[in-house]
Amino acid sequence: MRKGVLELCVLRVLGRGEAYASDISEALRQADLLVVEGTLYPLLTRMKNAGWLEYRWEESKSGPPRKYYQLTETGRILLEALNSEWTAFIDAVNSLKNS
Amino acid sequence: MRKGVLELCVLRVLGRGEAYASDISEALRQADLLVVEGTLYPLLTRMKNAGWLEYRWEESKSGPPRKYYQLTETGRILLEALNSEWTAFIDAVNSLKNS
DNA sequence: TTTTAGTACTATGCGAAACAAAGTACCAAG
DNA sequence: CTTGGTACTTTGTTTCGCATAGTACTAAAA
Repeated sequence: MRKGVLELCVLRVLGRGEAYASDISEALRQADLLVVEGTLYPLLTRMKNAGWLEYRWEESKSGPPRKYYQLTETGRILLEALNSEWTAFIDAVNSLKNS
Repeated sequence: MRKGVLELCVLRVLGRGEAYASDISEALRQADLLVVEGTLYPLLTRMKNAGWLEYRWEESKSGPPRKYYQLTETGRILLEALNSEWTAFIDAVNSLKNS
């Protein structure tokens, strides 16, 4: 229903600043939103291909290099748009609750 | 994400009383939730097969007979459960909004 | 130095949900 | 008896979320 609330979640996390996959996963986990690797990585790739995100490589002292993602200008605009859609969607669903 | 908010919407509509597909569609439309035939009919069938809904046939003066759906006891229990899940889900997504 | 463990990203395939589109069937009005 | 409106059915496509397996890099243990 109303495709991809996950997209909004990722955009919100990246709205705080750049992060790599594990950072994002951890942020979602702390919000009680469990997202597994098989979901998150393809999503990030889709969002990057759509032009909402971009990334830079950064070497890590404890493993392979990481892709640090950040919002593009398009991504920031989309975030605002999805914030509005999300609010409207909540209102719509909640309007069905009573009576 | 969190499969099927639409299910919750249909359960909420039927929580008001029995209705057939066009009634449900109209109720959702009035809540600004557009749902097309190709989505609603299969959904109602799935929910009936899952034991959440049941229906009775009723003749119509202006067309073919209608399937009037109503919640089963299982459906009522599910409605309460999904209401809770929905609230928790909103809280989770909204907790990502600031900072 | 070779193996093992941990981390990060990639690739492939599946099932289900939402939707589109076409089809079947019933009824009433012209 | 044809036309148009209503109600439900069927089939197929796309995409999302997920599972699974695989590649690749680093650091520490044997």
